[in-house]
Amino acid sequence: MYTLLNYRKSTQSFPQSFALGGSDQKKMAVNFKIHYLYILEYINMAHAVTIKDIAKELGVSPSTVSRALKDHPDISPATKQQVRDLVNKLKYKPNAIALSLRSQKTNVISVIVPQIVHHFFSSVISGIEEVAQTNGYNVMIFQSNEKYERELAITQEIESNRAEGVLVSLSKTTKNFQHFRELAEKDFPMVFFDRVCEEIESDKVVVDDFMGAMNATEYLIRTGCRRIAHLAAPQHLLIGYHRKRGYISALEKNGIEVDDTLIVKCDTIEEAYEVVPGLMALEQPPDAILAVNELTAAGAVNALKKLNYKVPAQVSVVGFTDGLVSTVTDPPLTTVSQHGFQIGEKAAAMLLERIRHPDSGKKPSTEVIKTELVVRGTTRPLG
Amino acid sequence: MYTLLNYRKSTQSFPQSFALGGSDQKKMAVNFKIHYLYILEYINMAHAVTIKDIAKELGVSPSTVSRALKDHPDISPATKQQVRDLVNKLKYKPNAIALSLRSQKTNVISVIVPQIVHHFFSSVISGIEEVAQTNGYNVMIFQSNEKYERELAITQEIESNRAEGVLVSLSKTTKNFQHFRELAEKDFPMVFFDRVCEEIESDKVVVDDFMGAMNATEYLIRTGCRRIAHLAAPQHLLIGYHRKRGYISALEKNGIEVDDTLIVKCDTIEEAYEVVPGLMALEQPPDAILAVNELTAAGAVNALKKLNYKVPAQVSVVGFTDGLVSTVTDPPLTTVSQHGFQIGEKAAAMLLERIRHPDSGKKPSTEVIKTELVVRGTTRPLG
DNA sequence: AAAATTATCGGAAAAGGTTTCGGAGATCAA
DNA sequence: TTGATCTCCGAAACCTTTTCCGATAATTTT
Repeated sequence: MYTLLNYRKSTQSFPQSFALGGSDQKKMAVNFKIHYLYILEYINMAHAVTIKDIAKELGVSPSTVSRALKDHPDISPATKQQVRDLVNKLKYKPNAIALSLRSQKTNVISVIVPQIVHHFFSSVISGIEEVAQTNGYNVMIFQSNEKYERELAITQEIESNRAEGVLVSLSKTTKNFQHFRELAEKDFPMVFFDRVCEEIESDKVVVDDFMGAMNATEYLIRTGCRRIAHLAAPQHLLIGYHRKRGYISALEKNGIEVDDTLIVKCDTIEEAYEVVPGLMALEQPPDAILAVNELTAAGAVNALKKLNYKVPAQVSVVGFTDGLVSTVTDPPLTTVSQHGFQIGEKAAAMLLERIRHPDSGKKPSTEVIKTELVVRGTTRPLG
Repeated sequence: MYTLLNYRKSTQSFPQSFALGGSDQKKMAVNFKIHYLYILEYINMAHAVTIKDIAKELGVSPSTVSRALKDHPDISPATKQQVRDLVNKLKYKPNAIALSLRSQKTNVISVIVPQIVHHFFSSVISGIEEVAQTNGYNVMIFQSNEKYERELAITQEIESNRAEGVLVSLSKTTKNFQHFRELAEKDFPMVFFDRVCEEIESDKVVVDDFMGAMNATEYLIRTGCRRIAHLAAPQHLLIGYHRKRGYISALEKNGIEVDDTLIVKCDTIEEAYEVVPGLMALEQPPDAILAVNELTAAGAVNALKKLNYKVPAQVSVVGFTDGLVSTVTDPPLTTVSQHGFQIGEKAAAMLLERIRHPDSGKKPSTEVIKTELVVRGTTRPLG
């Protein structure tokens, strides 16, 4: 590639320095043309057309081309037209890299999620992408795969890439937040969503997990359930903590004793298959299960059916995360909807606000997105 | 921000040009110090630390710092250590934008998908991200939202951003392929996956939809089904076309007449709820359904159960796309697994190959990823 | 006719990092 | 003392675009 570009330069000066006499002249000229064309074609592949190419071709300076494209009044209408024509012909596309270096703006925001392959996270990303797109920003996606080391490397990468801001949902294994603290200290625009970091003062968008769990639990109580089990997420994750707190609050508010044997750490479908039979084998088995996510809830339903329990007649089930799964189970799951798309929209909007007004002096705020209990078939009808 | 940076320059030359006499001197010096510190602090926020800052602080040139960081033999160990120490202290991160402009390499590949919020596509993205990451590339995601106009704009954006390659799955509404043809003519590294473009010579990764559908249909036949319905995708999409062809081939191979009333365009869960009752009301209702995706299959199962058909005793169901949904339905769905992650891996690997060897002269190839019939509960056991 | 204005364009600098070329100084042998 | 060699480092080029500051010629005003 490089040699060919050099070659081009020397080839361009040929017309002046080259001369042939006699009968060979015509033949050589023909060879030349073919050769030259071939090289030009080759260059097109390696080297995207720049403003300089346009300028050289038109015999004007790069600055003139730039101004012509910006419709600057200093440029004559004739020149503008020439530039526009050649730009269309050569399909010139402005070099965003050069623009970024010049303007110190990349128009990129980055997103760190644990896994894309989760309906909730892909919904959030979808919401982010939507808002970013309409505001002229591009989105760079990074997966931590729930690994702290990966998350650390990603933050370095994001700084290197000079993204203008970052949206983060924490990995499960992250217990040291120094990498994010450094960003925060530099006033790097940053918004946490869903799995947020409590120790860092920053904008956050969270699901109202407490109210979500409380409402769901109260709904179960109102449908007559009294021994409600909770399949909980790890408690070092805020969402796990808040959901459990909401669950307990609902019980206490309604004068139901909290029974620790009914609260089990269980947040995957496999764990559900293991844990649920144990719960049902208790002396006083539960008559309802509040699961911390959709898959776990679906697993619980299936496990119950395998144990010949009727859902919801004998045992009700409620899950978090309203995704595709909830609609297709039998019976369809009653779930706490988290409005992933909306979370993404909100988080992106907050980030853009920070990017646009870095000196606003506004205190970091935490936006709480209301949950919604979507009642389907795994809970009994009210009264 | 800008004014402050300018201000800094003028402030820096103060020590030489500034002189005060008499009693004012001390007071002014104090004021100055405070002023200066304040500005420096301010700059830290706006301006990321560059190689120049390190150089200035150490009293060496930027090139020395660069070489020290690259462990160049020309730099003394003492200088190297000094540089490393200050780099860690000031948390210098190389400016990827400047590097890209200089090296003409962005280390970015772009992905265009119709929607992220589809298990299949997010799996593919996950596979792409994995391969890209281990090869030092970052991934930029774009959603066409099944809109041609969006897809067109995205290709422009990708060219502007100087991504080194692009992975594409076509939008449903795209019928003009000029934007991709332009890229292909420039030899811009490009790999289509899943929803590929037949008219363009380019690397492709496709699911073996024909064999997938044929194998699934044959499996149904071997379990004793004879009237097999097909819920099909639109036929202008290759996947829809191939799956239907595979389905028909299996029937013909086994001497079963193709009945057009059993082939219905239906590729969403809502349509399944509408279409299935109609099929079952036929004079000769089907004893099996081959659905074009997972959700449609799940919808068919639910619709059948509502009509009091036993699945799979009376009607078998097979779906495409092996996602989360398949595992949680009751009974769990027998599906044709498409190995989304693997498709992503393969497509990304092919793209990187093209990026690394642009002049290999290798003809575009089409990689076919085998499907796999994952037998679960919605089909009867084999003989 | 001289002066001022306008129209149109070019040159250079700047953004940040890498690389190449070469220069300055020290050391050592002839 | 001269020349050669080695160590260490600086200056400048390069990538692309935009903007500021001139520069030239043509036109208008006085």
